[in-house]
Amino acid sequence: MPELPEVETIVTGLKANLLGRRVKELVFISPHLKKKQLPGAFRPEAYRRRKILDIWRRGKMIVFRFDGQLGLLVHLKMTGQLFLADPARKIDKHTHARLTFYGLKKELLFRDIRKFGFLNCLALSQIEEKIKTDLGPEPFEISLNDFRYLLKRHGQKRLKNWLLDQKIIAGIGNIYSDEILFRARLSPFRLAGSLTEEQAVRFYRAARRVLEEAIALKGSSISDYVDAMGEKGGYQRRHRVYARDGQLCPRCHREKIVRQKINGRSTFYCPACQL
DNA sequence: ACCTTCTCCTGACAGC
DNA sequence: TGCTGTCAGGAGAAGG
Repeated sequence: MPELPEVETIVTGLKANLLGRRVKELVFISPHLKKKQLPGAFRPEAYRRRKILDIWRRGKMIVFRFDGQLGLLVHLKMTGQLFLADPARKIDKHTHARLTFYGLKKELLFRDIRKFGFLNCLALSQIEEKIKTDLGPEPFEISLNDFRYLLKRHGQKRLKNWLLDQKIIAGIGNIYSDEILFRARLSPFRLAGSLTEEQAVRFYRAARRVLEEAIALKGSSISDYVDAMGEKGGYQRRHRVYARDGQLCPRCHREKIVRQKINGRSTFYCPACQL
């Protein structure tokens, strides 16, 4: 579900409510979360009385920093949700973890229908190491020059796969890759190394603009996504190609939006104006 | 290095 | 109503 704009929105909400809070208790409700812990993981009890000093996003991951160099790494994958709920809310079978705090009525719930997501209890140093090996630069931090370098370096990859590869650029998923390529007027099948200078600049700017606009509208809610307060986003109303196959291209009006699998992922594009 | 396919898991929806 | 197949925002593994 959540790509960069959705995770960014969640983190903004979490920070507003949780910075400086001290943990009462972290509870794993479902046993599968325990199985996903990495070697060297802390037990949930280690989080008692720890204070949240910072929360941030890296790619599609959420990182919590507690005192004592303790960290928490969360990935929501397809259907994960991390939101503050009233304690009176019933815990359904898809709710897998709960975090409670001193002096806060709401509790933080981790819910995930498909159970692809994880919540890893690690030292902050372990999290930083994992991020360093698993993720490429952030779309908002990379320079145009570095962006161009990465296009050449992975020049044999199709643009669609290039955007989806978290080791090249972190945070972009299936929705935003299609929206970015549409905005940049580039075909998802183009090889990354084949872009002209002008196209590379357009591509770089399109990525930033699409992600910025999506953040401004608090992300896209297709089915499961909600922010930290349990609210839906609004960017799905602005999607120009994603899930719009069969509709006339909103830009050139010459062809219908086509849906085609690339790398096992449905890809939507206009065959007339994305070249 | 890159591609495709399969895999983890649950639920929604289309077609019969 | 109920079956079967397909699809879904992610991403790692395996094989070509």
